[in-house]
Amino acid sequence: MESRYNPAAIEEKWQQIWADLGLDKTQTDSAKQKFYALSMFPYPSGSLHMGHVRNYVITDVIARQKRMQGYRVLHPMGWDAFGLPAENAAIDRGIPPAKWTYQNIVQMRSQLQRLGLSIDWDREVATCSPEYYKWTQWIFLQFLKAGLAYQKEAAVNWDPIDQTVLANEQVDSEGRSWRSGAKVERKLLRQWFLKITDYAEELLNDLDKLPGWPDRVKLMQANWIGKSIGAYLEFPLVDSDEKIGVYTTRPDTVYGVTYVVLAPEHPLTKRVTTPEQQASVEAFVQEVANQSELERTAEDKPKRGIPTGGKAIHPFTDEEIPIWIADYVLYEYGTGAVMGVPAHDVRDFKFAQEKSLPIKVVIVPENGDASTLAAYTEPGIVVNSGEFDGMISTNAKEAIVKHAEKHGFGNARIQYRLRDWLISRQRYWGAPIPVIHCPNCGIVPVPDEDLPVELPEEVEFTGRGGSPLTQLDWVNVPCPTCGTPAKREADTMDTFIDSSWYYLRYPDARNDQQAFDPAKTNDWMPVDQYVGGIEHAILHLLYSRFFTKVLRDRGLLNFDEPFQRLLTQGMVQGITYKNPVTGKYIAPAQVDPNDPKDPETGELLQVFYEKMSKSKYNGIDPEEVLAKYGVDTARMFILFKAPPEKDLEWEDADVEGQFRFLNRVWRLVTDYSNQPAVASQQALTKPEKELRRAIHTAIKAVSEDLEGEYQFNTAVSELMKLSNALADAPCKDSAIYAEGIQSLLILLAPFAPHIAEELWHSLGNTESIHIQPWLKYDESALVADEITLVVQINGKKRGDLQVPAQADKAELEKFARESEAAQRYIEGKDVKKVIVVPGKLVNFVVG
RNA sequence: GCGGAUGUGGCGGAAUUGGCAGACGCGCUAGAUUUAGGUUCUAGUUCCGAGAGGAGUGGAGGUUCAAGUCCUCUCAUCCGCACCA
Repeated sequence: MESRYNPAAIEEKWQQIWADLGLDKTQTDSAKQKFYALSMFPYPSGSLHMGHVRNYVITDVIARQKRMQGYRVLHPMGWDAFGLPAENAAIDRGIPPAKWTYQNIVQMRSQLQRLGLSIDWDREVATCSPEYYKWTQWIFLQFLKAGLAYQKEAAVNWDPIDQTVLANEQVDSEGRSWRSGAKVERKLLRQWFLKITDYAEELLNDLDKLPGWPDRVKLMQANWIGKSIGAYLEFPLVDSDEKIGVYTTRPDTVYGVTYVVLAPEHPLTKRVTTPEQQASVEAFVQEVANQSELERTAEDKPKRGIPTGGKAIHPFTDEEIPIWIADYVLYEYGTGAVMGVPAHDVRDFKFAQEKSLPIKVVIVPENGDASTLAAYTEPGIVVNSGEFDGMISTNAKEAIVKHAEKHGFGNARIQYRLRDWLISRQRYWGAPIPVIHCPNCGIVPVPDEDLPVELPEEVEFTGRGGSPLTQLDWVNVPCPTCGTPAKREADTMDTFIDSSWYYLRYPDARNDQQAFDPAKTNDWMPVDQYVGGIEHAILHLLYSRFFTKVLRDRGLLNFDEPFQRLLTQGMVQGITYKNPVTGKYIAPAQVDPNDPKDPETGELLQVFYEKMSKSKYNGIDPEEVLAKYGVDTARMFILFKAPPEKDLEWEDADVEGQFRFLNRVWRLVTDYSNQPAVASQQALTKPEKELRRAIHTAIKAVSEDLEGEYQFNTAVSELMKLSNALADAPCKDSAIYAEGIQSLLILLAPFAPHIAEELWHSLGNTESIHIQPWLKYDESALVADEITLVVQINGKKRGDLQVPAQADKAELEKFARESEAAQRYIEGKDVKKVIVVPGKLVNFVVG
């Protein structure tokens, strides 16, 4: 053993020994309580960044401590391996996507292993492997059988140069494709959808079953689902049997309707347009169709619309009202049509003003007067509304809906903002959608025994002309039902499908008969602690919840929610220098931190912390940090620097500080092991008692910090306090000191596993520290003989004194009253009141 | 616009139920040790003040013997959603 702490000499050594011992293998002893610790699996980009390190170190500490506490722990890892970057590598560099991806996986796996993570690599999954996506496809067919997967025409972002659909996030703020730079068009295409809307209500309600999730995430999901309670009302057309259905949350304002508006895409638009309006309506519809969703929903732009010339009948008043079309009405939401109530809706008000439509007030404030200067959207008294006049508007809602129901032109209705999930991708590197289009039988699912539908490997990538799959003979297959020549679906699935069920696979990752054995998955699930970035607050987490519920309803799972507790870790930020004039980012190496100036122009630079990225030159390569300090220091720094859910500012000086701390621990233990303890006496001396108290305080504090809220930063500070207490202890030859050294190492083990193991063995131990039982604190050791009693006068601290811990209230008051501090302030004054807080303070209230 | 979160030393951050504000670390100051060091050790470090003392948790009020913590108002920053009828 070396006399100096040299991480390079011990880290790889122990990683090898742990692997040989199989310490990280998942235990299956059913007598033990299970604990499933999971980090969101990474996309195999090929290089590990600090965000990954933070994510995986957090779950590793949890997994290691739970194992020491006697749980059987499942702590697996895998790869979210389908996706566009692999295809782009193929297009740009001619490397097949599979090859590129697997190369990256090999590289990233070894980088992860370098972090000393206690991961069971036997359960590794890669979503791009046929052994995995076979079951992704099987699950898709389960959705299809349940009637939850369907095709429909939808307006999507279409890149006319690359000939493919793009996700919203691949279109920039000017409506251009990120790849080709082409202006994205809206195009109606037949696409596959999953019916997530069927589960909207349960996805919303079950958020209440997740007390271990951050409120912020639950709120974001609730907003995304966007439940609203209102009414469906029908407005018959003047010269036809057809009706315009509208959805409104304000049925109480129905008498204020002065027009009806259709979305431009609404199928009734053509029907209601009069011949004289036809040309201008068609032009308007075309204009709106050419706008991207972004342009159309841009903030605060004037509302545009034109009259169709058609008229509808107000179902309550029988008045004729005009039918308009306008771009502020969204076809995707509600019925794609709204009733215009300018007096009581800010948007309708604005539109009516611009278009000079009548404004009819039907609700007035209880004590104020009716104003026509702005929309009045608050509750009030109903007026100008026939039989409903005089009602409180909130009560009128129900009465009006009842009236509509009774007369057959409306009913109460609940509406969600959530839309069905478009999963088709005209891309190669994803799981093929396992259906066959037969001219006779229509859509035929690929039979289970023919799964997986494998991606063909001999493919040329040009980046043009859409998915290469459509051009291969691969698409030509006989129909499984009737044998007629038919065509495979050439679209692949959104990669979010792959990641919506991977956590179900880990409990049974090598099963080649089923996606998972329900007994095993039900045993390990739900995930006890899930850790990942906030960017998945909606996407991945909502989809996974949806998948869990569907598979439960298919009889495959016996739980409602996949992730019991969720920790959303903050970003890792690097120091960033920016020239405020040129807008250029400057690499820190070129800047003097004490005098941050642009090396070229000499201008004073802005200095701030921002998420690490190549373009800002503010990234820190994990490999460099590990080479310089070792992984234990990196782990300690990351855990100590900030609470896990907050952003972390990377600061070299603080990394250095953690390195110093581990060095101090190293010296503390090596000095001790050179000078072994003598036998202990019966009664503890005062310093021994104090040290023992420090030890058990640390055990308690670290244990509590790892429970529930995961306050790793304060847990590490407790380790430092214990280390300081040991360094300062005057009783280094005592058995208590030996207990302290051992306790420090055991408590340190989940955080800095290598140094803890090395020092543990230097004390003569032969078993791994990582299979030692976690420590329990002794309540009696926490009790101090003496406490510091604070003396306050009128709530201000005026002094303190040592008093026996067991003193009662009367004694405490007596001690305090006799103290020098109290005497000085009380003398000659009238003590009106004395407050005694046992164990804490005595407060004299004087006049 | 709607919804949410956060404001504590030079910096990151601690503070059970209202009970010593600033734990722990970084940085800084002084001293010691070392062949040297960006090593290690010791002492100090919220601000004002020589001191006694005073002020102090974004700001202004309030409740209380006692407020970072509870209440009212307000300001700032960040995040999410955004014509959802």
